[in-house]
Amino acid sequence: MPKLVANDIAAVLKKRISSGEWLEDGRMPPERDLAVEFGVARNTVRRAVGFLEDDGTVVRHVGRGTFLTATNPDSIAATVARMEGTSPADMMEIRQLLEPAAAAFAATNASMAELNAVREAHQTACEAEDMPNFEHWDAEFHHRVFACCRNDFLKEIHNLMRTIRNQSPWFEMKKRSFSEERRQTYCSEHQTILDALLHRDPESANQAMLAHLKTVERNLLGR
Amino acid sequence: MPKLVANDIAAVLKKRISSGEWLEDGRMPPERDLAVEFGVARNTVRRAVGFLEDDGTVVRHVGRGTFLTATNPDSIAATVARMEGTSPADMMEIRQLLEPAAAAFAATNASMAELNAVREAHQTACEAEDMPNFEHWDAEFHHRVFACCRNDFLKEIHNLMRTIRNQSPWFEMKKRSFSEERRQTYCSEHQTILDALLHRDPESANQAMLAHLKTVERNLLGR
DNA sequence: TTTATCTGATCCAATATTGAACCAATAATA
DNA sequence: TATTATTGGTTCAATATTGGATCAGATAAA
Repeated sequence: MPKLVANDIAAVLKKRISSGEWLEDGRMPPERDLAVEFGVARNTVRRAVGFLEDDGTVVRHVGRGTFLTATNPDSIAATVARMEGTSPADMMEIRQLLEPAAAAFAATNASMAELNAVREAHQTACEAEDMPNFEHWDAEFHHRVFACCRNDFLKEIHNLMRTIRNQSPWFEMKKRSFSEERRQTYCSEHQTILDALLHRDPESANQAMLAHLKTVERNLLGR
Repeated sequence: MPKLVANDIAAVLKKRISSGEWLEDGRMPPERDLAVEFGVARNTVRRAVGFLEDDGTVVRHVGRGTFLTATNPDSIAATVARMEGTSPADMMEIRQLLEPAAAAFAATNASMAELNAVREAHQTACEAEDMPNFEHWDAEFHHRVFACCRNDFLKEIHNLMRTIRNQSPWFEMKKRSFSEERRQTYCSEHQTILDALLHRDPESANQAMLAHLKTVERNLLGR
Protein backbone atom coordinates (compact mmCIF):
# COMPACT_ATOMS: atom_id res chain seq x y z
CA MET A 1 0.00 0.00 0.00
CA PRO A 2 2.55 2.66 0.92
CA LYS A 3 5.29 3.75 -1.41
CA LEU A 4 9.00 3.74 -0.66
CA VAL A 5 8.69 0.37 0.99
CA ALA A 6 12.43 -0.18 0.81
CA ASN A 7 13.14 2.86 2.98
CA ASP A 8 10.60 1.75 5.53
CA ILE A 9 12.01 -1.76 5.62
CA ALA A 10 15.51 -0.36 6.04
CA ALA A 11 14.26 1.68 8.99
CA VAL A 12 12.59 -1.35 10.55
CA LEU A 13 15.74 -3.43 10.12
CA LYS A 14 17.88 -0.73 11.70
CA LYS A 15 15.50 -0.59 14.64
CA ARG A 16 15.66 -4.31 15.10
CA ILE A 17 19.42 -4.37 14.88
CA SER A 18 19.82 -1.58 17.41
CA SER A 19 17.39 -3.34 19.73
CA GLY A 20 19.74 -6.30 19.79
CA GLU A 21 18.13 -8.71 17.37
CA TRP A 22 20.42 -11.20 15.60
CA LEU A 23 23.19 -10.32 18.01
CA GLU A 24 23.97 -13.87 19.13
CA ASP A 25 25.49 -14.98 15.82
CA GLY A 26 25.52 -11.55 14.17
CA ARG A 27 23.75 -12.91 11.13
CA MET A 28 20.60 -11.62 9.52
CA PRO A 29 18.04 -13.91 7.88
CA PRO A 30 18.45 -14.57 4.13
CA GLU A 31 16.99 -11.96 1.85
CA ARG A 32 14.45 -14.45 0.53
CA ASP A 33 13.13 -15.07 4.04
CA LEU A 34 12.93 -11.37 4.82
CA ALA A 35 11.04 -10.85 1.56
CA VAL A 36 8.45 -13.39 2.68
CA GLU A 37 8.28 -11.91 6.17
CA PHE A 38 7.70 -8.40 4.91
CA GLY A 39 5.44 -9.62 2.11
CA VAL A 40 7.55 -7.96 -0.52
CA ALA A 41 9.69 -8.86 -3.51
CA ARG A 42 13.25 -9.86 -2.87
CA ASN A 43 14.50 -6.95 -4.97
CA THR A 44 12.89 -4.58 -2.52
CA VAL A 45 14.54 -6.27 0.43
CA ARG A 46 17.80 -6.12 -1.45
CA ARG A 47 17.40 -2.37 -1.84
CA ALA A 48 16.67 -2.00 1.85
CA VAL A 49 19.65 -4.11 2.90
CA GLY A 50 21.69 -2.16 0.38
CA PHE A 51 20.98 0.99 2.39
CA LEU A 52 22.21 -0.71 5.53
CA GLU A 53 25.32 -1.84 3.70
CA ASP A 54 25.93 1.71 2.47
CA ASP A 55 25.98 3.19 5.94
CA GLY A 56 28.09 0.33 7.17
CA THR A 57 25.74 -1.33 9.61
CA VAL A 58 25.97 -4.58 7.68
CA VAL A 59 28.20 -6.53 5.29
CA ARG A 60 27.13 -9.15 2.75
CA HIS A 61 28.92 -12.26 1.50
CA VAL A 62 27.69 -14.38 -1.39
CA GLY A 63 26.81 -17.85 -0.22
CA ARG A 64 27.27 -17.01 3.46
CA GLY A 65 24.73 -14.36 4.29
CA THR A 66 24.37 -10.85 5.63
CA PHE A 67 26.21 -9.99 8.83
CA LEU A 68 26.04 -7.20 11.38
CA THR A 69 29.22 -5.21 11.62
CA ALA A 70 30.58 -5.34 15.13
CA THR A 71 29.37 -2.36 17.09
CA ASN A 72 30.40 -1.29 20.56
CA PRO A 73 27.20 -1.46 22.63
CA ASP A 74 28.62 1.11 25.06
CA SER A 75 29.11 3.75 22.39
CA ILE A 76 27.00 6.83 22.72
CA ALA A 77 25.50 6.24 19.29
CA ALA A 78 24.35 2.73 20.18
CA THR A 79 22.92 3.93 23.48
CA VAL A 80 20.95 6.66 21.80
CA ALA A 81 19.70 4.25 19.16
CA ARG A 82 18.30 2.02 21.90
CA MET A 83 16.73 5.05 23.55
CA GLU A 84 14.65 5.71 20.48
CA GLY A 85 12.58 2.66 21.28
CA THR A 86 11.65 3.93 24.72
CA SER A 87 8.12 3.07 25.78
CA PRO A 88 5.69 5.83 26.77
CA ALA A 89 5.34 4.36 30.25
CA ASP A 90 9.09 4.39 30.88
CA MET A 91 9.36 7.89 29.49
CA MET A 92 6.60 9.26 31.70
CA GLU A 93 8.22 7.72 34.74
CA ILE A 94 11.50 9.51 34.06
CA ARG A 95 9.80 12.76 33.20
CA GLN A 96 8.26 12.65 36.66
CA LEU A 97 11.73 12.32 38.12
CA LEU A 98 13.37 15.07 36.11
CA GLU A 99 10.86 17.75 35.27
CA PRO A 100 9.73 18.62 38.80
CA ALA A 101 13.38 19.05 39.72
CA ALA A 102 13.94 21.17 36.63
CA ALA A 103 10.97 23.34 37.59
CA ALA A 104 12.41 23.80 41.07
CA PHE A 105 15.79 24.79 39.62
CA ALA A 106 14.05 27.18 37.28
CA ALA A 107 12.18 28.87 40.13
CA THR A 108 15.44 29.85 41.78
CA ASN A 109 17.69 30.27 38.75
CA ALA A 110 15.65 31.73 35.91
CA SER A 111 16.15 35.25 34.67
CA MET A 112 13.09 37.41 34.16
CA ALA A 113 13.61 37.23 30.41
CA GLU A 114 13.57 33.45 30.53
CA LEU A 115 10.39 33.42 32.59
CA ASN A 116 8.80 35.75 30.08
CA ALA A 117 9.67 33.27 27.36
CA VAL A 118 7.96 30.55 29.38
CA ARG A 119 4.89 32.72 29.81
CA GLU A 120 4.83 33.46 26.10
CA ALA A 121 4.86 29.77 25.21
CA HIS A 122 2.11 29.17 27.74
CA GLN A 123 -0.12 31.88 26.33
CA THR A 124 0.39 30.81 22.74
CA ALA A 125 -0.49 27.24 23.68
CA CYS A 126 -3.66 28.43 25.40
CA GLU A 127 -4.74 30.30 22.29
CA ALA A 128 -3.91 27.44 19.93
CA GLU A 129 -6.82 26.26 17.85
CA ASP A 130 -5.81 22.84 16.59
CA MET A 131 -4.03 19.91 18.14
CA PRO A 132 -0.69 20.10 16.29
CA ASN A 133 -0.35 23.76 17.11
CA PHE A 134 -1.16 23.23 20.77
CA GLU A 135 1.16 20.26 20.88
CA HIS A 136 3.99 22.35 19.52
CA TRP A 137 3.62 25.14 22.07
CA ASP A 138 2.99 22.72 24.89
CA ALA A 139 6.33 21.10 24.15
CA GLU A 140 7.89 24.53 23.85
CA PHE A 141 6.59 25.45 27.32
CA HIS A 142 8.29 22.48 28.90
CA HIS A 143 11.41 23.08 26.86
CA ARG A 144 11.67 26.67 28.06
CA VAL A 145 11.32 25.59 31.66
CA PHE A 146 14.32 23.35 31.16
CA ALA A 147 16.12 26.17 29.41
CA CYS A 148 15.94 28.21 32.65
CA CYS A 149 17.57 25.65 34.88
CA ARG A 150 21.29 26.16 34.98
CA ASN A 151 22.17 22.53 34.39
CA ASP A 152 23.25 21.98 30.78
CA PHE A 153 23.20 18.22 31.09
CA LEU A 154 19.61 18.22 32.30
CA LYS A 155 18.71 20.46 29.40
CA GLU A 156 20.27 18.05 26.93
CA ILE A 157 18.54 15.05 28.46
CA HIS A 158 15.30 16.88 27.94
CA ASN A 159 16.27 17.56 24.34
CA LEU A 160 16.71 13.85 23.87
CA MET A 161 13.33 13.09 25.40
CA ARG A 162 11.69 15.72 23.27
CA THR A 163 13.20 14.34 20.09
CA ILE A 164 12.02 10.86 20.94
CA ARG A 165 8.54 12.10 21.73
CA ASN A 166 8.37 13.84 18.37
CA GLN A 167 8.57 10.60 16.50
CA SER A 168 5.55 9.22 14.79
CA PRO A 169 4.17 6.53 17.13
CA TRP A 170 4.17 9.14 19.89
CA PHE A 171 2.50 11.67 17.68
CA GLU A 172 -0.34 9.29 16.93
CA MET A 173 -0.72 8.51 20.60
CA LYS A 174 -0.93 12.16 21.58
CA LYS A 175 -3.41 12.76 18.79
CA ARG A 176 -5.69 10.04 20.10
CA SER A 177 -5.57 11.29 23.66
CA PHE A 178 -6.18 14.92 22.75
CA SER A 179 -9.46 16.68 23.54
CA GLU A 180 -10.57 20.25 24.08
CA GLU A 181 -11.34 19.50 27.73
CA ARG A 182 -7.89 18.09 28.32
CA ARG A 183 -6.30 21.02 26.55
CA GLN A 184 -7.97 23.36 29.00
CA THR A 185 -6.84 21.21 31.92
CA TYR A 186 -3.26 21.37 30.67
CA CYS A 187 -3.48 25.13 30.24
CA SER A 188 -4.66 25.67 33.78
CA GLU A 189 -1.96 23.36 35.12
CA HIS A 190 0.66 25.21 33.11
CA GLN A 191 -0.66 28.41 34.64
CA THR A 192 -0.13 26.98 38.13
CA ILE A 193 3.42 26.04 37.26
CA LEU A 194 4.10 29.46 35.77
CA ASP A 195 2.71 31.19 38.87
CA ALA A 196 5.01 29.16 41.08
CA LEU A 197 7.98 30.10 38.92
CA LEU A 198 7.04 33.79 39.01
CA HIS A 199 6.74 33.62 42.79
CA ARG A 200 10.20 32.04 42.88
CA ASP A 201 8.78 29.16 44.87
CA PRO A 202 10.77 25.99 44.09
CA GLU A 203 8.66 23.67 46.22
CA SER A 204 5.39 24.76 44.64
CA ALA A 205 6.91 24.60 41.16
CA ASN A 206 8.09 21.08 41.85
CA GLN A 207 4.68 19.94 43.04
CA ALA A 208 2.75 21.71 40.30
CA MET A 209 4.93 20.11 37.65
CA LEU A 210 4.57 16.69 39.23
CA ALA A 211 0.78 17.04 39.38
CA HIS A 212 0.72 18.11 35.75
CA LEU A 213 2.81 15.16 34.63
CA LYS A 214 0.57 12.78 36.51
CA THR A 215 -2.40 14.19 34.61
CA VAL A 216 -0.56 13.78 31.33
CA GLU A 217 0.39 10.23 32.20
CA ARG A 218 -3.19 9.35 33.09
CA ASN A 219 -4.48 10.79 29.84
CA LEU A 220 -1.73 9.34 27.67
CA LEU A 221 -1.61 5.85 29.11
CA GLY A 222 -5.23 5.65 30.16
CA ARG A 223 -4.78 4.80 33.79
CA MET B 1 -17.66 28.62 6.18
CA PRO B 2 -14.34 29.66 4.69
CA LYS B 3 -13.47 27.61 1.70
CA LEU B 4 -10.20 25.73 1.83
CA VAL B 5 -7.93 27.27 -0.77
CA ALA B 6 -4.33 26.73 -1.65
CA ASN B 7 -3.07 29.36 0.79
CA ASP B 8 -4.97 27.86 3.70
CA ILE B 9 -3.75 24.39 2.88
CA ALA B 10 -0.19 25.64 2.65
CA ALA B 11 -0.58 27.20 6.10
CA VAL B 12 -2.01 24.01 7.56
CA LEU B 13 0.81 21.97 6.05
CA LYS B 14 3.43 24.33 7.42
CA LYS B 15 1.89 24.09 10.84
CA ARG B 16 1.86 20.34 10.73
CA ILE B 17 5.45 20.23 9.57
CA SER B 18 6.61 22.54 12.32
CA SER B 19 4.73 20.48 14.87
CA GLY B 20 6.91 17.55 13.93
CA GLU B 21 4.66 15.56 11.66
CA TRP B 22 6.40 13.49 8.97
CA LEU B 23 9.71 14.20 10.66
CA GLU B 24 10.57 10.56 11.25
CA ASP B 25 11.36 9.79 7.62
CA GLY B 26 10.95 13.32 6.26
CA ARG B 27 8.42 12.26 3.65
CA MET B 28 5.04 13.87 3.10
CA PRO B 29 2.02 11.92 1.84
CA PRO B 30 1.46 11.89 -1.95
CA GLU B 31 -0.40 14.83 -3.39
CA ARG B 32 -3.29 12.60 -4.36
CA ASP B 33 -3.74 11.45 -0.76
CA LEU B 34 -3.56 14.98 0.58
CA ALA B 35 -6.19 16.03 -1.96
CA VAL B 36 -8.53 13.38 -0.61
CA GLU B 37 -7.73 14.28 2.99
CA PHE B 38 -8.45 17.97 2.46
CA GLY B 39 -11.40 17.21 0.20
CA VAL B 40 -9.94 19.25 -2.59
CA ALA B 41 -8.70 18.82 -6.14
CA ARG B 42 -5.14 17.68 -6.61
CA ASN B 43 -4.34 20.86 -8.51
CA THR B 44 -5.08 22.85 -5.40
CA VAL B 45 -2.83 20.69 -3.28
CA ARG B 46 -0.17 21.07 -5.92
CA ARG B 47 -0.43 24.84 -5.66
CA ALA B 48 -0.18 24.65 -1.88
CA VAL B 49 2.82 22.35 -1.95
CA GLY B 50 4.27 24.62 -4.61
CA PHE B 51 4.28 27.45 -2.07
CA LEU B 52 6.13 25.27 0.41
CA GLU B 53 8.60 24.38 -2.29
CA ASP B 54 9.09 28.07 -3.12
CA ASP B 55 10.06 29.01 0.39
CA GLY B 56 12.25 25.96 0.63
CA THR B 57 10.51 24.00 3.34
CA VAL B 58 10.06 21.09 0.97
CA VAL B 59 11.55 19.48 -2.14
CA ARG B 60 9.73 17.31 -4.65
CA HIS B 61 11.00 14.39 -6.73
CA VAL B 62 9.00 12.82 -9.51
CA GLY B 63 8.27 9.21 -8.75
CA ARG B 64 9.62 9.43 -5.21
CA GLY B 65 7.54 11.92 -3.31
CA THR B 66 7.72 15.20 -1.43
CA PHE B 67 10.34 15.56 1.29
CA LEU B 68 10.98 17.97 4.13
CA THR B 69 14.20 19.91 3.75
CA ALA B 70 14.41 20.92 7.40
CA THR B 71 15.78 17.89 9.07
CA ASN B 72 15.32 18.09 12.81
CA PRO B 73 17.27 21.22 13.79
CA ASP B 74 18.06 19.80 17.19
CA SER B 75 19.33 16.55 15.84
CA ILE B 76 20.24 13.77 18.17
CA ALA B 77 23.83 13.90 17.02
CA ALA B 78 24.16 17.54 18.03
CA THR B 79 22.54 16.88 21.38
CA VAL B 80 24.92 14.04 22.08
CA ALA B 81 27.91 16.14 21.06
CA ARG B 82 26.93 18.81 23.57
CA MET B 83 26.41 16.16 26.23
CA GLU B 84 30.00 15.04 25.95
CA GLY B 85 31.09 18.37 27.36
CA THR B 86 29.01 17.98 30.50
CA SER B 87 30.67 19.40 33.60
CA PRO B 88 31.25 17.20 36.65
CA ALA B 89 29.08 19.48 38.76
CA ASP B 90 26.12 19.20 36.40
CA MET B 91 26.56 15.49 36.15
CA MET B 92 26.64 14.97 39.91
CA GLU B 93 23.48 17.02 40.28
CA ILE B 94 21.61 14.78 37.85
CA ARG B 95 23.01 11.62 39.35
CA GLN B 96 21.51 12.71 42.64
CA LEU B 97 18.15 13.00 40.93
CA LEU B 98 18.23 9.69 39.12
CA GLU B 99 20.25 7.18 41.07
CA PRO B 100 18.29 7.31 44.34
CA ALA B 101 15.14 6.72 42.33
CA ALA B 102 16.81 3.87 40.47
CA ALA B 103 17.85 2.32 43.78
CA ALA B 104 14.28 2.57 45.02
CA PHE B 105 12.99 0.90 41.88
CA ALA B 106 15.62 -1.78 42.24
CA ALA B 107 14.58 -2.53 45.81
CA THR B 108 11.08 -3.44 44.69
CA ASN B 109 11.77 -4.79 41.21
CA ALA B 110 15.06 -6.65 41.24
CA SER B 111 15.24 -10.42 40.96
CA MET B 112 17.44 -12.28 43.40
CA ALA B 113 19.88 -13.06 40.61
CA GLU B 114 20.20 -9.39 39.80
CA LEU B 115 20.81 -8.52 43.44
CA ASN B 116 23.49 -11.20 43.58
CA ALA B 117 25.16 -9.54 40.63
CA VAL B 118 25.10 -6.24 42.52
CA ARG B 119 26.61 -7.91 45.56
CA GLU B 120 29.29 -9.50 43.46
CA ALA B 121 30.33 -6.14 41.98
CA HIS B 122 30.35 -4.67 45.47
CA GLN B 123 32.58 -7.39 46.87
CA THR B 124 35.00 -7.27 43.97
CA ALA B 125 35.28 -3.51 44.36
CA CYS B 126 35.99 -3.89 48.07
CA GLU B 127 38.80 -6.33 47.35
CA ALA B 128 40.32 -4.26 44.56
CA GLU B 129 43.90 -3.25 45.13
CA ASP B 130 44.56 -0.41 42.71
CA MET B 131 42.55 2.61 41.72
CA PRO B 132 41.62 1.66 38.10
CA ASN B 133 40.41 -1.73 39.24
CA PHE B 134 38.35 -0.27 42.06
CA GLU B 135 37.02 2.41 39.74
CA HIS B 136 35.87 -0.23 37.28
CA TRP B 137 33.96 -2.28 39.84
CA ASP B 138 32.58 0.79 41.50
CA ALA B 139 31.05 1.82 38.18
CA GLU B 140 29.88 -1.73 37.66
CA PHE B 141 28.12 -1.67 41.04
CA HIS B 142 26.11 1.39 40.06
CA HIS B 143 25.46 -0.01 36.63
CA ARG B 144 24.04 -3.20 38.04
CA VAL B 145 21.73 -1.28 40.32
CA PHE B 146 20.34 0.44 37.24
CA ALA B 147 20.13 -2.90 35.49
CA CYS B 148 17.65 -4.09 38.11
CA CYS B 149 15.21 -1.26 37.72
CA ARG B 150 12.58 -2.14 35.15
CA ASN B 151 12.86 1.11 33.25
CA ASP B 152 14.89 0.70 30.06
CA PHE B 153 15.08 4.41 29.45
CA LEU B 154 16.57 5.07 32.87
CA LYS B 155 19.07 2.31 32.21
CA GLU B 156 20.12 3.93 28.95
CA ILE B 157 20.46 7.35 30.53
CA HIS B 158 22.82 5.79 32.99
CA ASN B 159 24.75 4.20 30.15
CA LEU B 160 25.15 7.65 28.67
CA MET B 161 26.40 9.10 31.93
CA ARG B 162 28.77 6.21 32.38
CA THR B 163 30.24 6.64 28.91
CA ILE B 164 30.77 10.34 29.48
CA ARG B 165 32.38 9.73 32.83
CA ASN B 166 34.78 7.25 31.25
CA GLN B 167 36.38 9.91 29.14
CA SER B 168 39.83 11.03 29.98
CA PRO B 169 39.35 14.35 31.82
CA TRP B 170 37.01 12.57 34.18
CA PHE B 171 39.44 9.78 34.75
CA GLU B 172 42.18 12.20 35.76
CA MET B 173 39.81 13.88 38.14
CA LYS B 174 38.80 10.63 39.80
CA LYS B 175 42.44 9.63 40.05
CA ARG B 176 43.32 12.82 41.91
CA SER B 177 40.45 12.40 44.35
CA PHE B 178 41.15 8.76 45.07
CA SER B 179 42.56 7.58 48.38
CA GLU B 180 42.51 4.39 50.40
CA GLU B 181 40.43 6.06 53.07
CA ARG B 182 37.83 7.18 50.58
CA ARG B 183 37.75 3.77 49.00
CA GLN B 184 36.79 2.28 52.33
CA THR B 185 34.13 4.93 52.83
CA TYR B 186 32.64 4.09 49.45
CA CYS B 187 32.68 0.40 50.22
CA SER B 188 30.81 0.85 53.44
CA GLU B 189 28.28 3.11 51.76
CA HIS B 190 27.81 0.57 49.00
CA GLN B 191 27.22 -2.01 51.69
CA THR B 192 24.45 0.14 53.17
CA ILE B 193 22.82 0.46 49.77
CA LEU B 194 23.09 -3.26 49.15
CA ASP B 195 21.56 -4.05 52.51
CA ALA B 196 18.60 -1.81 51.76
CA LEU B 197 18.13 -3.55 48.42
CA LEU B 198 18.28 -6.98 50.04
CA HIS B 199 15.72 -5.87 52.62
CA ARG B 200 13.53 -4.70 49.74
CA ASP B 201 13.32 -1.29 51.37
CA PRO B 202 12.91 1.37 48.66
CA GLU B 203 13.01 4.34 51.00
CA SER B 204 16.24 3.25 52.68
CA ALA B 205 17.79 2.42 49.32
CA ASN B 206 16.88 5.85 48.06
CA GLN B 207 18.42 7.60 51.05
CA ALA B 208 21.52 5.44 51.16
CA MET B 209 22.19 6.12 47.50
CA LEU B 210 21.65 9.83 47.96
CA ALA B 211 24.01 9.94 50.93
CA HIS B 212 26.62 8.04 48.93
CA LEU B 213 26.37 10.41 45.97
CA LYS B 214 26.75 13.39 48.25
CA THR B 215 29.96 11.88 49.56
CA VAL B 216 31.21 11.31 46.04
CA GLU B 217 30.31 14.84 45.05
CA ARG B 218 32.12 16.28 48.04
CA ASN B 219 35.23 14.28 47.27
CA LEU B 220 35.16 14.86 43.54
CA LEU B 221 34.40 18.57 43.54
CA GLY B 222 36.08 19.39 46.81
CA ARG B 223 33.23 21.08 48.58
C1' DT C 1 -16.66 42.09 -17.62
C1' DT C 2 -12.29 40.72 -16.16
C1' DT C 3 -9.40 38.20 -13.28
C1' DA C 4 -8.12 34.75 -10.31
C1' DT C 5 -9.00 30.36 -8.32
C1' DC C 6 -10.77 25.77 -7.89
C1' DT C 7 -12.44 21.49 -10.26
C1' DG C 8 -12.06 17.36 -12.73
C1' DA C 9 -9.77 15.14 -16.08
C1' DT C 10 -6.08 13.39 -19.05
C1' DC C 11 -1.53 12.46 -20.31
C1' DC C 12 3.59 12.54 -19.44
C1' DA C 13 8.13 11.51 -17.03
C1' DA C 14 10.70 9.73 -13.32
C1' DT C 15 11.13 6.40 -9.94
C1' DA C 16 9.83 2.13 -7.28
C1' DT C 17 8.16 -2.48 -6.91
C1' DT C 18 7.30 -6.92 -8.77
C1' DG C 19 8.33 -11.46 -10.34
C1' DA C 20 11.33 -14.12 -12.63
C1' DA C 21 15.42 -16.13 -14.28
C1' DC C 22 20.15 -17.10 -14.03
C1' DC C 23 25.04 -16.59 -12.07
C1' DA C 24 28.79 -17.15 -8.45
C1' DA C 25 30.47 -18.07 -3.99
C1' DT C 26 29.94 -20.67 0.05
C1' DA C 27 28.15 -24.36 3.10
C1' DA C 28 26.29 -28.87 3.92
C1' DT C 29 26.02 -33.54 2.73
C1' DA C 30 26.67 -37.97 0.58
C1' DT D 1 36.05 -35.64 -2.90
C1' DA D 2 31.99 -34.74 -5.49
C1' DT D 3 27.32 -33.24 -5.33
C1' DT D 4 23.59 -30.61 -3.74
C1' DA D 5 21.54 -26.79 -1.32
C1' DT D 6 21.81 -22.19 0.24
C1' DT D 7 22.74 -17.39 -0.38
C1' DG D 8 23.95 -12.98 -2.27
C1' DG D 9 24.64 -10.59 -7.19
C1' DT D 10 22.72 -9.27 -11.58
C1' DT D 11 19.58 -8.31 -15.11
C1' DC D 12 15.08 -7.62 -17.37
C1' DA D 13 10.30 -6.64 -18.60
C1' DA D 14 5.89 -5.48 -16.71
C1' DT D 15 3.23 -2.83 -13.52
C1' DA D 16 2.38 0.74 -10.01
C1' DT D 17 3.15 5.03 -7.80
C1' DT D 18 4.21 9.87 -7.84
C1' DG D 19 5.14 14.59 -9.25
C1' DG D 20 4.73 17.67 -13.70
C1' DA D 21 1.88 19.77 -17.08
C1' DT D 22 -2.13 21.21 -19.54
C1' DC D 23 -6.97 22.19 -20.57
C1' DA D 24 -11.95 23.22 -20.44
C1' DG D 25 -15.48 24.50 -17.38
C1' DA D 26 -17.42 26.50 -12.93
C1' DT D 27 -17.36 29.95 -9.29
C1' DA D 28 -16.41 34.12 -6.98
C1' DA D 29 -14.49 38.59 -6.30
C1' DA D 30 -12.88 43.18 -8.12
